[in-house]
Amino acid sequence: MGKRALPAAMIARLPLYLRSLDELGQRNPTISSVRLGAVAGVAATQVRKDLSYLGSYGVRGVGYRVEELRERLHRELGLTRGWGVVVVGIGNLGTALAEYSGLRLWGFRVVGLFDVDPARVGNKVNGLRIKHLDRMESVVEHEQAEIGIIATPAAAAQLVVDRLVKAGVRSILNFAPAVLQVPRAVTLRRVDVSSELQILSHHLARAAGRAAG
Amino acid sequence: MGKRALPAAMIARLPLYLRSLDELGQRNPTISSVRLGAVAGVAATQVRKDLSYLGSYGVRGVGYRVEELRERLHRELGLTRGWGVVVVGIGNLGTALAEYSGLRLWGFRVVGLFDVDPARVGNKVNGLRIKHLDRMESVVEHEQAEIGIIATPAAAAQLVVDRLVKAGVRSILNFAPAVLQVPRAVTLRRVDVSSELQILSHHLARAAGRAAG
DNA sequence: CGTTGTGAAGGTCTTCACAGCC
DNA sequence: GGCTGTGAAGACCTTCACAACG
Repeated sequence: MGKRALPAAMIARLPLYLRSLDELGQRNPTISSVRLGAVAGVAATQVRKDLSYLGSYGVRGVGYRVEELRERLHRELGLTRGWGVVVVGIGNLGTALAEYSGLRLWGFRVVGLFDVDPARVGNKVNGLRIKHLDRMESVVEHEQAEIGIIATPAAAAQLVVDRLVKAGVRSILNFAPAVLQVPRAVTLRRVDVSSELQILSHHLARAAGRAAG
Repeated sequence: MGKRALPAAMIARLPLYLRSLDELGQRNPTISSVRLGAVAGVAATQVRKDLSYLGSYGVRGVGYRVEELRERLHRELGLTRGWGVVVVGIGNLGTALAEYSGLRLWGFRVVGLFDVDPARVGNKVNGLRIKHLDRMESVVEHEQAEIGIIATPAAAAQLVVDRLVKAGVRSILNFAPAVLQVPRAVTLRRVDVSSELQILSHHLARAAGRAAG
């Protein structure tokens, strides 16, 4: 019978809770919503509502059992699966991502690095050789990669996405400053540095305007 | 006579509209909400509502005049001010950000790069010498930097933020996987790669679960 | 007694439907 | 006729208030 869909905003907070548990370490076997919220930067009632969607994992008068909660969050976020990740575009950004220790920490396997620049192809990053983009499809298939990270220039991004999708990748994280199209069955998320800076700029301008009268 | 506050969600879309106008170039002097929405990946009625907050810049039966709209978006986003930006933590990510051409394109001035690693201090990135973090405060003051970008490890992030704020920076973009505290007058935004990947992982796990029954 | 879990209220954001205008 | 601008409706998200319970 249909599980009701989980709110997207709540899913986006689960990684914060998980990270907070890790930061707090093993000192206490339980944690209250107030404390978890303080560390995660989320209101305590929000924490409780979010966790209640995962089922009743708290104990009234006591709090949440840390180990149980950690496990539940891992499961909900699918971190037990060891998803395969490929990175396309190995400039400074792609290199930073390929070397990002968080990937391994959360159980992701980086199984392919791709570029089209002959000066980069063949180099090793984090123990993995950069391959030409032409070999992307065969690696995705062979290594069962499910996640693709786009760190190419904007002009190349849509082409790369189309190829990733065709090769079987079903989740894509886009760092290129471009709006990309994907089929409905594919999840696309965007990290848009340019937009973020412009939003900061807007706030600065507003504050300045307010101060000036 | 207070200006009503603009919806945050709408502000976050303005950079997309601006980018879309640039992508479309000078071919047409006007653009309809349908077309702009298609390029920006936003519903046409959403485009109209968003732009209506900026005042009546459209012409019924015709569309929006591209040049006028571009200028209005620039103004609202404060891109005419040439804000000074400093980057702290010049690893691969910090280097990528320091070299990001989008910064100059939108009128930001990168005025300082800082690190604590002696192996990095003194090196040049994008024509700018990396300085030791100790000199951050004096550069922020001297160059009037208003925006700080954190690309340090998580453990150092709160310390760096505190120093940036004390030095006078009022907008901060945090790439470190940490929840940071700032005074209310400071705008803090977060780019959280680790969370994004975990959200993608969740969607993969859900899809797999659904397929399996 | 302290803390969770949750219906209800309140707020924000998006979509709809259509009036208004060129 | 075609397109913008906008009040109203609807969806989504957060906060509140308090019942439930170990």
